[in-house]
Amino acid sequence: MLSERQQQIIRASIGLIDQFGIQGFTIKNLSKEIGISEPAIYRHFESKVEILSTILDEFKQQVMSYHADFDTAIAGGHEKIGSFFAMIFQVFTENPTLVSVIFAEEIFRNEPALSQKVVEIQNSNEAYLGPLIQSLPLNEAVSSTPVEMISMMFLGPVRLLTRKWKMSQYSFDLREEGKQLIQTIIKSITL
Amino acid sequence: MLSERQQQIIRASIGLIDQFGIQGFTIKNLSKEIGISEPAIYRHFESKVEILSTILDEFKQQVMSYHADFDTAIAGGHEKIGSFFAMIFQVFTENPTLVSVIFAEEIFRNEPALSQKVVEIQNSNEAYLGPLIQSLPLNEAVSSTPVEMISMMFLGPVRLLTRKWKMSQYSFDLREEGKQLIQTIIKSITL
Amino acid sequence: MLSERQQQIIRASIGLIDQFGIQGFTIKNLSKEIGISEPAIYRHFESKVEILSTILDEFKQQVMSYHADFDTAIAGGHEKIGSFFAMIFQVFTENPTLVSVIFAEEIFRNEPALSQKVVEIQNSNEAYLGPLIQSLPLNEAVSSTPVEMISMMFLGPVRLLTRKWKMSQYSFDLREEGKQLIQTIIKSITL
Amino acid sequence: MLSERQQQIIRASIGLIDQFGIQGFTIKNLSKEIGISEPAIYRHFESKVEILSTILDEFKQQVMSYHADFDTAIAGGHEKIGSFFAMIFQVFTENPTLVSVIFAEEIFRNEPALSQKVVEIQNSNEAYLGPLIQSLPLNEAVSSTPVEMISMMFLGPVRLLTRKWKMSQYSFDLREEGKQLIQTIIKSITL
DNA sequence: GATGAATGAGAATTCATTCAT
DNA sequence: GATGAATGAATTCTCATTCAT
Repeated sequence: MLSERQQQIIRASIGLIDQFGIQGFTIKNLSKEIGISEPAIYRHFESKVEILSTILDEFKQQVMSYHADFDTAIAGGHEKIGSFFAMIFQVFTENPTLVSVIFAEEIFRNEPALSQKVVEIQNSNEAYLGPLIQSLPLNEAVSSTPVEMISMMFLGPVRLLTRKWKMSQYSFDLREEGKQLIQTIIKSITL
Repeated sequence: MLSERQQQIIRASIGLIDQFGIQGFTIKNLSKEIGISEPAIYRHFESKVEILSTILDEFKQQVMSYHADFDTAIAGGHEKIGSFFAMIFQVFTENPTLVSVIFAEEIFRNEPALSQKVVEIQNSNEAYLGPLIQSLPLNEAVSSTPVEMISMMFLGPVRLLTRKWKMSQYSFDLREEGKQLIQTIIKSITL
Repeated sequence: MLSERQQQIIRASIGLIDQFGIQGFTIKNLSKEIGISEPAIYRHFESKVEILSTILDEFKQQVMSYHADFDTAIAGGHEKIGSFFAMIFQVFTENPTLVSVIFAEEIFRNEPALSQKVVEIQNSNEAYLGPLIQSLPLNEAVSSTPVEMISMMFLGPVRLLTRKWKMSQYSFDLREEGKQLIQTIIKSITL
Repeated sequence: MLSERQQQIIRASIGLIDQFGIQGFTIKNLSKEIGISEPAIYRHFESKVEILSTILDEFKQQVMSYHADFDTAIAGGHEKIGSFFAMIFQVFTENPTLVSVIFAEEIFRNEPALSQKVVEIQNSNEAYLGPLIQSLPLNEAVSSTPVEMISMMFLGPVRLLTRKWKMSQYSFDLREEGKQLIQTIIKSITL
């Protein structure tokens, strides 16, 4: 779907945002990074917003394909939730630059078309996580807690851990620490 | 310490960031908001960075004064941790615009002087939370879990809940839901 | 109403359009002409469109004030129509650069707000000319001709003559030739 | 002379200018309109200026062929002038988009090669019209008026009427109204 | 004939900041 | 304290055109 050059632009854009934030994601920097002129970018994407939009689309598709894989692949609720987050930590480990983009809602604030997509991705994730949580044998601590709140009890710490990993410049194994985190959370809310 | 005008500038800046993000926080918008000319801003702050710096300083001081209050005021570990977060939710409820600023690390990325301060505040919070957690009668689910990870299990969901509250346009009582969240977390990790 | 600088910008803009057409009317050329930087223009006008809009407004006001003057000043229909066009030729002679702008509807095509104003000015002129024509003792050649068509019989040649004058680089006296033109037209349609 | 593709390009160019003005006449828009790539345009015309030049050439040739036709075809001065303008209104009715281009000298201002051609066409028209006028039995109102001025008394209103027709979105029959206009003018200047 | 990729030049506009008053 | 005027640097994007294929 995306041409070689488009992929390169997407990669460079993510890298730029990762390193310098939105403010550093300018067409000038992007073209310099890739080694072409500024107008050349516009041969491949209509606008800066379209680049960001494509980044989100790609991520969304990736997330959804993961969800589909899990639905068919794994059975037991307990292990499923573990695998789900293992997958997430794996994705981040493989694409560390993506983290800055995915967690930086700030980037997408001004363009409704973009913030819309961010919301969609989050909803999709939560919609997937809900049933997984409900299939767990919850203990009395959380038995009367709404599912969305339990979702937050997973997603919140995941986010923080990932951010810490990033800010420490990947000084630890996110998959390892992430696994422990998830196990701890599961243990603390199940019988 | 801060003059009347300086406080007004700080308030307006926070409001601007809250509404339009960093990209909307320009000297022009700021001066328009306050009703003075652009150069007038520079009578009160040396630069835009100094405004942001002052916002963080103010917040830091507020947080620290709260910490100090708690140290002397309340005794029991269990209740202390509840009160601590009650205080946090109270602060957010009273200053809803502050949320956008505090949680948007993006804003402070480019200026080392600023990102440094963000880290300090976070460290301060964690340093405070650590002992509080350790004073809890932790159950076996988390007994061998590092304190920092348990910190994340508190701070992560808190963040998510606050963000949800903001994005829902304050459609629910953050203090109420926050209290339930914290109670649930405490219950799930204590005996 | 307009500041010294604003008037200077208006004058320079008209001059630029006169000399090089719309395509030559760029902020860069304008700022160069005036001797200030490009952003400086924006201290005095919000946008390029606003400059054009102001030009039209100024012209409209001028036209309307002339109309008002005539309504009260002069009596007889025959002389009135002569004086009306004498005034028009006088205005052009005094502001030769204005001609290019006023007759170049092309300039205002893309901005509805501007083309709207052009139409208004034209309507205003025609509305004024109508009664003047009807007060003439028309001969049988035009007695059953709609007023708007007779208006065209005045305005059309006026336009062409003015354009010829401009393109000949003002090589003749527009007021003199214009007077003859109008007299000829009047003679040919009155008893 | 012109290939199929070239004619298509000419037609599309005229259409573009008609709809969006010169500013809308870009190679990008043109190629989009035709459905080929931008560089493909350059297979058929050396440059944008050459396209405009060709448009003018085509029109000039058409005008001249009409002149030639008339010279041989029709005899009487009175009817000849009527037929001449009938032909003009017919051409416009058949090619309404052409009007915008022909009357928009603005388009050709910057390129001397083009503005030269516009002048030539106009001269040609006037050269043709002159003898026609002189063959009329002029009345005393215009008997001492230079021919060029009488030309203007024809061409000026014609232009205005055509423009009105265009702006009214062709809401009336230009040939019909045009005929009346010309008859009125002839009547008012002949015995 | 046609295209995908690219580009130098330039467009309008914004930004943080300065300076004289 | 405040302002009007100004600016260098930068921003996104457009334009006509070229070139290798």
